[in-house]
Amino acid sequence: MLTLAEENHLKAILSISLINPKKITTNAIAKEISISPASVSDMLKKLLEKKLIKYEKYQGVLLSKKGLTLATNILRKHRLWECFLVNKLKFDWAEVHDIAEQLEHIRSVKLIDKLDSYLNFPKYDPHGEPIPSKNGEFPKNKYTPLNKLCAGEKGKVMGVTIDEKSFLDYLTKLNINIGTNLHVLDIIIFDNSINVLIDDERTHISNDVAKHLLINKL
Amino acid sequence: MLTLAEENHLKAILSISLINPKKITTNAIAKEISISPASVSDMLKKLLEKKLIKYEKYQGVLLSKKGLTLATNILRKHRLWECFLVNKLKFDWAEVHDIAEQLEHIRSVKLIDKLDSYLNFPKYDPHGEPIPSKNGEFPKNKYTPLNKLCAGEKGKVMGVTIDEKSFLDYLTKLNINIGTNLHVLDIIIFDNSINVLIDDERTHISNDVAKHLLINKL
DNA sequence: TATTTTTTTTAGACATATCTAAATTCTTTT
DNA sequence: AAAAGAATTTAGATATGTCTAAAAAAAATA
Repeated sequence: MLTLAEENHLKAILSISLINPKKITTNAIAKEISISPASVSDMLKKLLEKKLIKYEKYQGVLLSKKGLTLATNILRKHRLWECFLVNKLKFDWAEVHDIAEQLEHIRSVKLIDKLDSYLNFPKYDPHGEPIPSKNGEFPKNKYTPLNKLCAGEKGKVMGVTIDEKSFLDYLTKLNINIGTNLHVLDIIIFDNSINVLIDDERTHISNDVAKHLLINKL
Repeated sequence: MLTLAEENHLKAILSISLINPKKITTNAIAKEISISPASVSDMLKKLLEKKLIKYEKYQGVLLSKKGLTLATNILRKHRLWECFLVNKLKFDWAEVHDIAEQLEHIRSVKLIDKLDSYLNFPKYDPHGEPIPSKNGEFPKNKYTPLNKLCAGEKGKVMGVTIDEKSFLDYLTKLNINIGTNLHVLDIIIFDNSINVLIDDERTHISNDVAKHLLINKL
């Protein structure tokens, strides 16, 4: 069984490698969880002993298969709890992270299974991040959230990652449906909102909306 | 801010004093949280320094006002989470304790406020225990859960502590309503179920049902 | 390539929370 | 009231997880 500190280190390694899938440095982990590199170094020894990482002194670190499984499960729990906080308790998506950071360490397989089912097996968390399945698979990012497209790119709407009436109503109003073709004209850096062309009509879409639209890029 | 160990000690002291409101012994606390009396002794020093308890060496311990507030809040969180687990996630009431024991330590006032509201401000947990209010007051036990009555006692149904359709439907079937007069004939020790007289008719009520019926004893 | 800078690790310290064994204090019994 | 027994505390040890400062290794630069 993992201690809290071990879990936090594993999750940090996973988080970093999701952005940049190279060997992870001690410094990067230290920064991620706000502790000293020396402490990370200590912990890496411990995680190596437990065979949760692949690690050679001075050479950076990778998760082992076992470590990856465990870390992915923590991420899964984090994201499911975020869904609960936002979708059920009506938290603002910006305020849930710290609470989910605590909840992710609750130990009970049954709890997470039931929570998953209670939330209707969501595939994305309130920030649009994919939720790994029980066996550690990330939903295939076959489709790209609209907010990840660049200016000039075109694509077709293939789905949404939220199923609230108000959201879907709004999409209808914007003339967006499954199958709608989009052309990203430009992205406003200030608020990450987007100007798109829908059926030759120029429309402005907020980042909040864009991140929940799954696009099949052309 | 309290550490996990401090929270557990405070909660143990509160739990014991709810059953027997005398000075609490070191041994009793040790037994409650399954650690050695020596460790408890150490912790008591620490809690005294933080003014969370009233304590003199060898003389037992009481919660201070501050300690009582904090301990009550932990109990409140524990019982609210139990409601969530049973009422929303459909856990069996017997399996929620260990999970709630973890959840009770999650730190976020807003989370508990929202959870309380999401659960419709329950007054009793799934075991029929009262849930302290935000400001630490226990719901006045003006009424007694039916499962706490003894053989021979009589009373009137004043309310229920659960509002599920299936439960209420069942009560109707049993001819039980607000205002119904009951007479407890005997209690079956094996499963804590009860034989009662309702309108001169003999009825058998399970413990699960009885604990959710609030009785005004005659 | 030699030197400097940065990164990483080691060494040694400290706080928390636990333990066992021994000493102390309180309680009960005779 | 003294002795025996029980409860409590103290003393000293251990594990975890953190730190800072110093040493070692790797990377960058001159």
